[in-house]
Amino acid sequence: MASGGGVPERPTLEGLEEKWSEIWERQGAYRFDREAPRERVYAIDTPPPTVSGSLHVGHVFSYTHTDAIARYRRMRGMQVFYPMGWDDNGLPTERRVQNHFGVRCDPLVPYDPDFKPPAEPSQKEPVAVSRPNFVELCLELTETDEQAFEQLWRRLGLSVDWSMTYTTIGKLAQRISQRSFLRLLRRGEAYQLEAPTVWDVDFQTAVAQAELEDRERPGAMHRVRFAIDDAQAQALIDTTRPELIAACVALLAHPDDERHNELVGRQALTPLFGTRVPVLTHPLVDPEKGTGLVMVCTFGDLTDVVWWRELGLPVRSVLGPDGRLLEVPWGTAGWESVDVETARARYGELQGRTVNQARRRIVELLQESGDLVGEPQPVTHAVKFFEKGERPVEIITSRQWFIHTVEHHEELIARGRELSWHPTYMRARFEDWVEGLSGDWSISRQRFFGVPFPVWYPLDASGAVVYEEPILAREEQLPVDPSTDVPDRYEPQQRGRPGGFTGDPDVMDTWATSSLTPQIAGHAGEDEELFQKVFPMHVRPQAHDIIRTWLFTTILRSQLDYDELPWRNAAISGWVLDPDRKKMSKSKGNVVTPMHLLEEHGADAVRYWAARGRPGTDTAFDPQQMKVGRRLAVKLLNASKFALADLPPEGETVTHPLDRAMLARLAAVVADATARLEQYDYARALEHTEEFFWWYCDFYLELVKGRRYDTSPQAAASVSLALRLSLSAFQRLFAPFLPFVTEEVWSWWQQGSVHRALWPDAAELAGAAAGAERNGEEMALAVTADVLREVRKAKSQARRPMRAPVRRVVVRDTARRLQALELGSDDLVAAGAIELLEPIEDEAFAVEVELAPETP
RNA sequence: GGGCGUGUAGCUCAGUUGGUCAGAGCACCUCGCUUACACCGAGGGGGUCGCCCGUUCGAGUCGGGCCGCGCCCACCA
Repeated sequence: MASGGGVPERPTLEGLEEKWSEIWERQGAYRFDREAPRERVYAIDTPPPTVSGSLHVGHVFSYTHTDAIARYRRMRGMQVFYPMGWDDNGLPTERRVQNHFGVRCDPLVPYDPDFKPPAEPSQKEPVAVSRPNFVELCLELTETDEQAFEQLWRRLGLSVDWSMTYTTIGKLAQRISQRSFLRLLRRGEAYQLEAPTVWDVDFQTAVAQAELEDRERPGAMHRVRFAIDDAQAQALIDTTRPELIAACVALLAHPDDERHNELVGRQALTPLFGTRVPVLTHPLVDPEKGTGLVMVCTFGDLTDVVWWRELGLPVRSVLGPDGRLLEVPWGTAGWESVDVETARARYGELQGRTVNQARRRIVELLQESGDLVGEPQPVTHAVKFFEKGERPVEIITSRQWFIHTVEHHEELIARGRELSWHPTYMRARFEDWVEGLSGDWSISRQRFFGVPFPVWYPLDASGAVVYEEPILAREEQLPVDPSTDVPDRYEPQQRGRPGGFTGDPDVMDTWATSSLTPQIAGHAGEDEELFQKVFPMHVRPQAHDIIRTWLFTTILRSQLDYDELPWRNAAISGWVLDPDRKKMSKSKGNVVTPMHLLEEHGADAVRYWAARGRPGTDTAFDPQQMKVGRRLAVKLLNASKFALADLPPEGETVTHPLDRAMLARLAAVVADATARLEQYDYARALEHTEEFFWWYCDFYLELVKGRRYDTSPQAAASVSLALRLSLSAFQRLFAPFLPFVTEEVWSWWQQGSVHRALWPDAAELAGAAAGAERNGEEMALAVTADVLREVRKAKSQARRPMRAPVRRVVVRDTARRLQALELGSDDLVAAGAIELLEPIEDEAFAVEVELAPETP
């Protein structure tokens, strides 16, 4: 490594980032050596950030934590496998591409090799493009973003091996995703099913349970009258979704609710449409809600699905994938009515309308028919949304691929307990989520920019799709895109023809690929030698909000494919919060971009702020802390300069009591920091190191100044050695947190990179100070510092400079402490400019300071 | 409604097994250009440790109950 060639006259932080990033890159400072044995490998399952615009402060925060861990492990002599992935597939990219280029994907449009996006993108009237053209635009945009991301990470000083990047849309990720899927399918762990599925009507795709969130929305409760047995009696139900009355398949009461005994077992007639539906019971009905009677529709919510399944009810679907009411065949099987013509006419008023439009209209119809009791009552209720969506999700029956999860509950809980969680309480979030899972994982998405299912289906003589006999791709073919690739034994022109084939049109859920990051980064099935070295990995760093998605699905896939944990540790980071304790919002994050922060405060300073954030704990965004970090970096520069510039020759051993005591304390700090880092508690490692470092500068360096500048070699021998030992340790202790400034000061006097140097050894330092406790040397340092503090106080209160001479200092203290003070008195009188030090034995510590008169 | 976490000086936070634990930094005030550092140093003011019970000789520190905040979950009637 290049040597800085001695201590500069005026050390500065300016330019260190450019200088050292460039050198690190040239020297391959962070290159992973795959020849290392497995025992010396430390593998990190780096989170691939979503490439959908820009990184924000939260990324800087959590990636810094991981980098501190990576640097620590490297200094422990490990070969750190630290790749970087870009999560570029999926909806965020699609949405960004649509907005950026003013296009929308239409799978029916043919590919145009000469396509150019519109010069003036219009989001109101997007240009329809083919799926291959759309994918090309996605790849173009993500490539640009990924370069910008890499620049930021390098500027932040992440010690990533940049020769090992991957993208979740790349060929490697596609092969691994498809191969895993095919194997799951063969083992029966993946299956296809036509079933009610949670559906986003804007994106027009199925979404998984994990991608849902509740949002409070205003709504209205409508009390609706159902006639019983052709108007002999009536039933009243409350509903927020009257537009689904045509989809009603039953009314339900709780089995113990005697109020409805008369009705149970009879038939009710839906208002407006006159369809007969049974009145049944189910224990899930809450007698406290509404009238105690509930309308079951196919499907208004997830509970409807439970009732429908458990009671064997028929399906009457009225909602289409676009969120509008479908055309339905009144008068045919399943759509019977006591008055078909009226039903058809009234439904005609709703057909084609969106849910909200239909709801407004049906309320009017119910009012006209007299089936609405009273006025709709406004309510606020939690409604399920796709986390990226803008309208509530619906439940639509469709054909989807699933992966078994429910039947693996117990194995997954057991794996969660094998994993070391940092902090430990995060395990509860995992277990809560697993316990609460109600269905298998739906992995199909009706989208475009994702990993396709490597599956085709034969078409029968009538051209109907034979889903029961999927044609699977061979593993050697992967990755395949069934929309353009042709299965074995078929010709391209047979696509879509009777007796021919068709490709599975769907792509995999983004988590279905992200759940394989250890396999992708480790090249599972492609470079088995590498994979065996790195898998299972050592740590998964990630934030707490995606335990239910990324962490959970990764454990699931590893369990299914390898029957073991994908990693040993989970290091969970918190979020960055606004000063008002809300999650840092996108808009604010864009105002304060990470690059601006780095430019204003410097990478080490920003990293300092991040590293002070406790594992798992949300942390306030605080530029003030970055200023503190910058001060620390400057202090390290200056302290290193003091300790190293023109230092007199060092002795063989550290002999002075205060030097030895300082090293003993340092040894304890090293031991503490090491233990903390072993437990992934980078924050306390930094805090304790920093705390001691400031003490070291304020007291130790001041105390030994006299000896350090002493012209006699004997006087300086001990302190020279102690300064070198301590500075060397400090520089390495701070290296995981402040990589740039530590590399700079290290280069002044050492060979090679500090980031490849071995982590300081507490035992070695303790050895150099052996017996410091027993000999009273540690007490000497404590008492000396106590007295120095009193002397400074006296000078400060007398408004005198710190170098002002002191005529006499009387120290009252116990015999033991006074004895110890004697060991450090030479440094004390020098540092305090004390003429006479007078110890007096006493029970309590007290100091009298008599300053020399001020000389004009 | 359930789970987890959190509530300590104006701000950001330390306080490991209950007894110098009432702290640090920032901010504020005062002083000092001392040969590592003025991107500095020295000193100072400032808190009934969310609230209420309890255990204990003694509780930010343990137990119970409230309240606030955050995240996750829950059957949208």
